[in-house]
Amino acid sequence: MAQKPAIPKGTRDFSPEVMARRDFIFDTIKTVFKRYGYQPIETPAMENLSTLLGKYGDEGDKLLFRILNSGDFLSSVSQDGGNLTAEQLSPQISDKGLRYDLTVPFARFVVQYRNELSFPFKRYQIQPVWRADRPQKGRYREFYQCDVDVVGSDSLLNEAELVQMVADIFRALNIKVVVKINNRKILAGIAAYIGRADALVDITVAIDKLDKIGVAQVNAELAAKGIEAEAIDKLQPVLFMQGNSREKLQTLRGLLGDNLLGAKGLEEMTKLLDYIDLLQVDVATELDLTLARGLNYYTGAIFEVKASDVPMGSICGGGRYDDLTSIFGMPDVSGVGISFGADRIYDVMQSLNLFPETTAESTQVIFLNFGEKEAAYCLPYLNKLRKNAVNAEIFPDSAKLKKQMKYADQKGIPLVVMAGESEMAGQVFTLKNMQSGEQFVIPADQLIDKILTIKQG
RNA sequence: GUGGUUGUAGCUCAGUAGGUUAGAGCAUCAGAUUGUGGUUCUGAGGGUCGCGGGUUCGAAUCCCGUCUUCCACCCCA
Repeated sequence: MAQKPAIPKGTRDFSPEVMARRDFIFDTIKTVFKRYGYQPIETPAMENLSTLLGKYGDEGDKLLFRILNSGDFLSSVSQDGGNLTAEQLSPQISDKGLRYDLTVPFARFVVQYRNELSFPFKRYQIQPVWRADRPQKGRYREFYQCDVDVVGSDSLLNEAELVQMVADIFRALNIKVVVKINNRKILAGIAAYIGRADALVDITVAIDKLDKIGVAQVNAELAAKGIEAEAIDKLQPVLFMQGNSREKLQTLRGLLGDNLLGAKGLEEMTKLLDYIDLLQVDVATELDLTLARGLNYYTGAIFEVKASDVPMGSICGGGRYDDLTSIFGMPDVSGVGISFGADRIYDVMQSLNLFPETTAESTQVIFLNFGEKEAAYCLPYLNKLRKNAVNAEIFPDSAKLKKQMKYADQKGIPLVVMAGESEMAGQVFTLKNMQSGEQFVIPADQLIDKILTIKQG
């Protein structure tokens, strides 16, 4: 064979069967988003690199797909200095990149259209994002995020509402989940408490791995990052903290009470839990002090959702960001949002067999094609069916009946209508039920009604 | 980016002491059944064994490189 056609690493094609299931997920998510008053927007697949760079940390910058400038992109490269490194060359030949998430483009959008939006602005956005990561299970280079964000409101009611939407969506999808919640201010308070407020990132990254590598290794990593033994000792009560969310908060009050930021974080967390109780949100929530989340821009609450019954990275994550729009010149606008990973949700549902049978909504009736005249006899009825909201088609070629029947069978079409010479002569149709195999002769003028009756029954 | 793993027909996979023409199941197509699918039977098409180089009289099989797959790390949806 010649060379096989292929698609880039970490990308996928979606067949009609897969799309039916994907749409089921998207439709469920959209329905809930709308129910809470969020409106859709879309932004371009590519953004200026100046919009994207520096928003996700060094690691994120590395994972950005960059788009080569058009035309003779080498002509503007400065030749002095001889050989350039990739880092030096890249900004000279590329000024656009594929979006890495939907939150940063959204912040850009808000700043750009600030005068046309009324705040608080609640939007949702369902589009693919790209990361030049190395693919593995549940990790793709192109995948869909379903973001909901509200900007222009500090209220913790928004956080509570996000958790409520998480609960609604995963209940509708029949996935058991745990919502892990933490607060960056609490983490900052902990860092200050052990006397290393400056090392917040190193500390959070290390304790993020607690349940994966254990206390000993976490402590080793902290030491490797230059955290003093005394500070690590002080951290141990935090790492070993037991109890439910409320009890943990109580313990933390004793430890962090003096720290202004930490106390604020505890207060926010308490209020959020209160709201969640008042709204009677029906989902397992858990204050998880080891939850850090990498994206640099979070400043308050942070969320992560994991499926209870499947080992898989988080299927949903987000948090509050106070300064994201200020990077684009619009300070003092706080936002909070959460992102559903449609592809991972798909993988979870697939491995748990959670997709309903009926998701493949396709053709309901097909007319077989016996020839030119016979097809002409069928066409008016085909049209009437469609006018009556019945998904219907006619086989376009007068192929062998065996082939046409097989087509109907494989496409899962439940009703087949046949009209050959004898049916035409008698002004009737033969209607076949593909599930039972039964078939009846029906007067032509009753065909539509009969099919509509079957469809309802 | 680091370490490991994988690649044979459209799909799932057999096939090593290197040795004639590389196999099976499923799928496809044709026929049995020229107005009837899902079961059955018969037959057919389809592979430069991921790609490139090397060792050898001879390579799907051994060596090197490269791409791809999957996994772990990093990070993350």
